[in-house]
Amino acid sequence: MPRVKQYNEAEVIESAMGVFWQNGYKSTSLRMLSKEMGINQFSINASFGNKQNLFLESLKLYRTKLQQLLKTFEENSNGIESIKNFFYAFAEFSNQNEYKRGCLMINTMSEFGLEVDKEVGALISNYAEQLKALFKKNLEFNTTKDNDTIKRQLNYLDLAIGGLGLATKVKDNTAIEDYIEMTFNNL
Amino acid sequence: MPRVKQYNEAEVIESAMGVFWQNGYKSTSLRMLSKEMGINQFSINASFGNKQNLFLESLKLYRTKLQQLLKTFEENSNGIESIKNFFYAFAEFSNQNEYKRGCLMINTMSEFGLEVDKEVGALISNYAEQLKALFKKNLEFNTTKDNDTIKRQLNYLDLAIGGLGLATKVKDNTAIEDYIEMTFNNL
DNA sequence: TTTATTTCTAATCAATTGATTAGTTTTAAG
DNA sequence: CTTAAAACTAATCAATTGATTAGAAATAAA
Repeated sequence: MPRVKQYNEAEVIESAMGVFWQNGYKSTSLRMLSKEMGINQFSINASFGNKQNLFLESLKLYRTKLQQLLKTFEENSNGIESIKNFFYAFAEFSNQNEYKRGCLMINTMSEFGLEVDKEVGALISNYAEQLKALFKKNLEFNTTKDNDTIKRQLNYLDLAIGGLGLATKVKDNTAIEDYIEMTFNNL
Repeated sequence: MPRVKQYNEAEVIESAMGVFWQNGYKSTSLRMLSKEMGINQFSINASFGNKQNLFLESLKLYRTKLQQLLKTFEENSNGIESIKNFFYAFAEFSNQNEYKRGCLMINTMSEFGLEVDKEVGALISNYAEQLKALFKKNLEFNTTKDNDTIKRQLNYLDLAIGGLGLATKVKDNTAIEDYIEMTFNNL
């Protein structure tokens, strides 16, 4: 009996993700979202509840996209060079757009710091842990390093990928390439 | 004949800088500023014009503080180890507060990306160039490297200090120390 | 066709924003 | 003292925010 939805939720979330990616959470208004998603504020509320939850759903979608990079990374885990390949893939993914939007995850970390919403923080932490596990696996590939070395190199890679995410928002491709190359001179 | 100001502009700017540092530009309201600065919105307007200009003045103050780190860096420029010392000093400066506020410059870069206000962008660029010049001086100290190596190492350090600024907002001190140590294993 | 149910449109809500104003108080020169 | 100029207080402005509402439109089951 009911009237049927005239939009696809997966499609409009894709649009919302793009707006948040480009502008951040606070600078994105529901009216901007409404316009870009092609539905009005009532429909946003009906499908996603509120702005915060729409942001969370956008982050989830973003994560599924990053998950594809992680999948490739996992399937091609042959040591340091594989980590480096992931760094390049990550940089390319962050640069896919005509605009310099950086990485939505890193942008969100920077915007909220430690005072991030609980669910958002959990999503980011979960992703970060998954990534670190892959770093660890590849750091240990075909070599024997003591635990302290592994731990230090893990922290190094963890902070380096964060720096790379920030860099894709404000630096040019040459600087980014130099950075990645130099980063892996160490390992 | 006129009534005299009941506040010191240098002091209230110090307060304003702290609020912007902790919350970013957009999340800081004039009412928050008014409260922390101890003067009302009219006085903010009288002394600084508007929010944007108060932010610019706060950034200028922040820069004068960083300038002291640069001075020490410049006076102690004996090669790679001096760069490393600056990294530690920078991390310590960013961590001086009970809160994790990161670096106001890096925070601002992340908040606005390439669409930053012209004057704010010029201030940040100017600082970045000054810092890079010191990096270069120390990279070249007592060694002969080809121009391409210098250029790559400069980009590496430039992005690494950005990553460090981000890290001081969200990572613990151990991770930061590991990061700095590992960064300089390369050079 | 009828009808119950859901979606959609467009307007509006209170709260907050940056900014400004009218009116009062203070101050130092004359 | 008197007084002109500046600073102060407190209120208010229009614009924007996230969120909600009332009523119209659409749809599929009966």
